[in-house]
Amino acid sequence: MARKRPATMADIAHAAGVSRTTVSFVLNDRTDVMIPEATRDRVHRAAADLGYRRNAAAQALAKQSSGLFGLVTEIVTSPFAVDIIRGAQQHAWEQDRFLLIAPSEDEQALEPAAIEKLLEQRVDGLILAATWHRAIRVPEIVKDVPCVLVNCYDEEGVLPSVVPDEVAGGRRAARAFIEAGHTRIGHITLAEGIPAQVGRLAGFRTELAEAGIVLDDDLVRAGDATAESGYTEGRALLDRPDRPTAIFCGNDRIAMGLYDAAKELGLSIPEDLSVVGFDDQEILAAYLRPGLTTVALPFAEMGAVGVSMLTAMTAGSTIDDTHVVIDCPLRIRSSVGPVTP
Amino acid sequence: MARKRPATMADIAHAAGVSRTTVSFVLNDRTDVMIPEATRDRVHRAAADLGYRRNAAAQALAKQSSGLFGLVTEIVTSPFAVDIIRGAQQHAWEQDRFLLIAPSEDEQALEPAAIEKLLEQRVDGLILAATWHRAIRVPEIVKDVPCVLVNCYDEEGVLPSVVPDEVAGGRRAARAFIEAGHTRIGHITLAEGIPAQVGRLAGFRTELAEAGIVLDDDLVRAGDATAESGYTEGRALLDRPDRPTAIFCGNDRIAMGLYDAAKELGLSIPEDLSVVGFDDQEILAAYLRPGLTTVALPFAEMGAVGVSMLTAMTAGSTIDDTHVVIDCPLRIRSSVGPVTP
DNA sequence: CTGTTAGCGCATTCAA
DNA sequence: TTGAATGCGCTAACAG
Repeated sequence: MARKRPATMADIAHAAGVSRTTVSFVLNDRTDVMIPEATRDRVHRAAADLGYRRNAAAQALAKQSSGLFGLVTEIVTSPFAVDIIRGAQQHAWEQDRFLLIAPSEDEQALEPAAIEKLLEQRVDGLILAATWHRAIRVPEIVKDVPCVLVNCYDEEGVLPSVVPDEVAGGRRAARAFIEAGHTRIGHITLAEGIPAQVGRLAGFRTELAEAGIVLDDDLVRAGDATAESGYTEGRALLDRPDRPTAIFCGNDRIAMGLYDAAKELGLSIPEDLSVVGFDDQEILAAYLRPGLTTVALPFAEMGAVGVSMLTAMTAGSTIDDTHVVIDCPLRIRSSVGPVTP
Repeated sequence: MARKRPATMADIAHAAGVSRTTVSFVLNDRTDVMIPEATRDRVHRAAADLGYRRNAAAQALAKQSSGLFGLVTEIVTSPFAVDIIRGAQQHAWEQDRFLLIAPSEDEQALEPAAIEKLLEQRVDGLILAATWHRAIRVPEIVKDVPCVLVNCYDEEGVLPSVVPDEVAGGRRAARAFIEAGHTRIGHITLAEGIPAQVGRLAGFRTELAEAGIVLDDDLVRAGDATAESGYTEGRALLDRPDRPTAIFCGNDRIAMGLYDAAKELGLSIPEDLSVVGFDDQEILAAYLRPGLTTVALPFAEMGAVGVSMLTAMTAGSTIDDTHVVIDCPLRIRSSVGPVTP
């Protein structure tokens, strides 16, 4: 039978014949105060007997700290958000913290209203996470609490952030082609001007250049992050008499479209065409035939790192690296092969 | 500049020249007390001026209710968990509630320790969610709080639950084949004895029988929920001289393996072979070529319904349907075609 | 209609 | 070492 009124520390104190202070001390394992083993035992036993359970609300109120972190992200609209959540959640859990998730839908403002709700819950810190790398406008109210940006950044660069290393990722893609001996290389872009596109292409181009390969501008086609554009621009590239032997796609969905284009032309991957994608999108990249070699966007890791940074900040320790850049490893599968004459 | 000490209701009372009670009443929009418009305005204005923000911890303590729901699920290990989370989260948010997520890894016991932490947070209710439909052993402690089971059930049937209608799902799959004129039909199972397998096959078989078609036991092969088994058992089925013209797969991954088997034999889908899967697994089903017609497992909806039930329970209203069964709709894509002689 | 008062459960300062 | 007292911010009886 469940007790009508949950046991409190006062109840324990009464049962164990000590004061509430003592109970608080032993239950919180405070080492700065010496309490006889016997007393501790009595308290613990009484707590167990009464089925005592700490009241987080009371503790939060007294301590002025909830032990909660808030995470605002595009949970409903983006398949990538779940990975951020997973990483952050797991890390938070390991440090005995709960994560409060607030949905964001507005790409610009990240929902001040949602943040306000989080603040009402007195979260100890806030993570603002985007699902595509970009600059965001941070609402004024976040000034009231420690805050870190994940997969995004504020234009002023005042808030700590963790973002993927797009440039290094682009380099990795290039390296895969270089090592396979490709020189005639194409690229289908993601979108104009966004950090992901700019960074990836810059890294890609630089790495190629350092290997003595110049990326022919004619072989750079403007996609729009969809599979359709991958197909269309892929056809444009592959229909050329001097078609490239390798194509770097702005993301995995573009690569998927490119696969279709190649298949339609009777070109097989990787014999006739090598492909590298970006994102390592769950399921997609691994399940394409052949498996897509792609640069991973480590969302879970970014989420986890965000929590780490927040923990450090709330603990008062000063962060050394306030702008963390996360490595994007190459996931090697089967879509890159040696160039065949 | 952020105030050092956040404003409290007492501050507002002081500033507006009223009592704390009055402030509490107007800020909570209590309609059962009549307060002059003028007073309300003064209070609201003072609150705005002071940048007042409700303290959820204090409110929870005083009201003995946190406004939080707990969700324990296999967030780290299962790709399906995110859909439950998404559905539950979205629904909870709409009712001004936060969801506290606790990870579960133990398939049997659902982590009493995790539940204990949730209970310390004084969640108003608990959702225990599984990612594959099964019976679970519910820890004793959940007796202390309203609780609903999602995609699982307790053997005693005492706790409210929401589960998918596997049988009706199986019927839907059969119907798709029947309507396309198939009579020689195979099945690759998911696993022995689990509710999903039992229900799906029972529904499938029944629907066929009602159409005058008997499911040949020789064409029912034991898979194990993996793509590999889909390939292996698919080969076993398709290598027969009297191979089936349609195969119902226990899940989408099996269907994926079956696609490979068919491709290898030069059989094209749906011309030479019709396929129906189960799960409508994100990305996978839609991205297979051709798109996989499959029975959807509506995780998000189950999560949302779970929250609804919990809300009703915590509100004191008695639930009419304590064991909700969710419909599994057929997602029609391109893997089922008419039987070709 | 509004103010007074008394908790809610816990942490913590200060005495003893 | 332990206990008494106080405050955290808010809600809800109960008066006025």
